[in-house]
Amino acid sequence: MSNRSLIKNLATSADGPVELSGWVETLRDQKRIQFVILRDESGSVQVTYKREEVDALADTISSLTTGSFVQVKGNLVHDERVKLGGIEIQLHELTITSLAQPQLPIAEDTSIDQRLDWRFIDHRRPEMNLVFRVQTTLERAWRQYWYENDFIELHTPKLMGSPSESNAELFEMEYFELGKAYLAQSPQFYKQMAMMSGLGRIFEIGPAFRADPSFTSRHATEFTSIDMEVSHIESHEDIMAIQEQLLQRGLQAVKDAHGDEIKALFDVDIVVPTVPFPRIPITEAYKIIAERGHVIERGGDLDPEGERQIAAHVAETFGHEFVFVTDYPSTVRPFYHMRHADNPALTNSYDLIWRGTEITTGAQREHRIDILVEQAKQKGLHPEGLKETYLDFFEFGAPTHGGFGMGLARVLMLLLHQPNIREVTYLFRGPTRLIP
RNA sequence: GGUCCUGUAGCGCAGUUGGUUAGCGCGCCGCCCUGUCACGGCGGAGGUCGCGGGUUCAAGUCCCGUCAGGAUCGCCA
Repeated sequence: MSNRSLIKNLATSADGPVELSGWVETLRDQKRIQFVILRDESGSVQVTYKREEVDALADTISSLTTGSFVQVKGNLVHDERVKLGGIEIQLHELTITSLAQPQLPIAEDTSIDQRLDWRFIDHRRPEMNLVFRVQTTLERAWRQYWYENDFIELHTPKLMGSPSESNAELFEMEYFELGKAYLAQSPQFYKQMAMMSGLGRIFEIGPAFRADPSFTSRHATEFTSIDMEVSHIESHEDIMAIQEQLLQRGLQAVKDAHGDEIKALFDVDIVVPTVPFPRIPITEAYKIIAERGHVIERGGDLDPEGERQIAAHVAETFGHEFVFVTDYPSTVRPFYHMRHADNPALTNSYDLIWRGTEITTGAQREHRIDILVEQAKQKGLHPEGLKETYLDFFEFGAPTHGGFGMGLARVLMLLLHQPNIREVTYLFRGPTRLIP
C-alpha cells in the first residue's frame, strides 16, 4: 500500500507533503494555472499547478478527462482563498492510473433508470457513498443489540425444494434429479425450525426473492430481509418490544455517526424514536381512518392510503413517526399466525408502519401442531404438502415463539427520505432489471 | 397485471392552433485566458424527434399499435 491519505483528513492535517489518489471531478485549465478537483471515497479537494515555460506535467493535466483516476503527490497548504475547505494541494507529481472516456454517460440529475445502467459511476457521488456507510452503521448497531442479547446469527438456505409460506410468486429452476427448486421468498420456515432446534433467539440478514411483477417505488424481486425469531414469548407484544429497541438503537447510531453529513447531503434530520412506539389495534385503526374520511375498499388489511392516514393520525396525536398496527384479522394473515385465544377472528400479529410505509410484518406463531394443521386446512392448504418442510418441526416439542421480517432497503429509503427503494439499493433487481 | 403520465443530441429540457434549415442549458472538441472555485471568452461537432403503421399537400406535433421508463393501485418487506 502507498502512503495515501484520505481527503477528509486533510483539513485537520499540518501543511506538508501528501499523497492522494482519486477521480478527476472538475478540471479548470487556465493558461498559467490549472486546478483539478480531486475526489476520493471520503471527499473532494483542489489540486493546483502553476505552469512553467515548457512543461510536460501541465500538458498531462490538460489531457485529463472527468472521471479519470489519478495518483497525486504534492504539498498540502491551508489557504483561505480556496472555497473548497480552505485547503489545496500544490502539485508536484501526477500519475494517470486510468484515463476515463471523455464524456460520462450520466450526471447527477439523470433519471434513476439510466443511473442504474451506470451504477458504478453513480455510486461515486458522495450521497451514494453515505447511503452505504449509513447502511453499515445500521446493521452494526442491530448486530450489537443482538449480540448483547444472546442472539445467534443464522444463514438459512435460499434454494428450497418446495414453496414456502408466502403466496407470492416463486422463482423456479431445474435442480438435477430432484426436479424443481425454488428461490426462498422468506426464511420463515427455517427460522421457525431454529426455535424447535433449541437455538432460542436467532437473526438473519439475507436475501429474499419474490417473482412478483410489482411496479412500485418500494418493491424489488430480490431484497435484503432483516429477520428475527425468538422463543419463549407470551405474545407478539414481546416481539414488538424488541423491534422498537432495535430501531431506536439503529437510528441513534446513525444519528451519532452520520447526522451532520445526512443533514448536509440529504437535508434530513434523523429523529430517534422514543419507546414504546404507539400501538393501535387494527379494528381501532379502521375507525380512525374512517373518521379521517378514507374508506378502505378491501376487507381486512389496510390499503396504502389507510397506512398513510394512520401514520398521519399518529404523528398528530402522539408526535411519533412509527406505529404498530396490531391484531390483524386471521383472514388476511397466513395460517401460522397465532390467533387470539378468545377470538379466532384476530391474530397475535402486527405491521410496523413508518411515516406511512409498511416496513415489517411480525407475529406470534402457532406452535400447537393440531391447531396449526387446522388453520392450514382453513386456508385451503394441504397438510401433507407441508409435512416435511414445516409441520414435522412441531411434532416433537415446540416452544412458544414469534418474530418479524423487515425490509432493509425500505428502512434506508425512509431514513434518508428517498422517493424510491432503487436509490438506496446497491444493485436493484426488478421485473425488468437484471443488469448490471 | 390495471390506470394515468412521459419518451426530442451524452445528460436535463423547450418546441405555439400540424408548415418546410428542430432549439436552449450542461457536457464534449478546438483556440484564447495570471488563483479559478457553477471559472470566463470565442468557435465547433453532435439528432433518421423510442419503434412500426395511418391521416394529411405537409407530422416532433394528430390517430392506432408496440416497446421502454415513471407514478399509482393490486400484493407485499
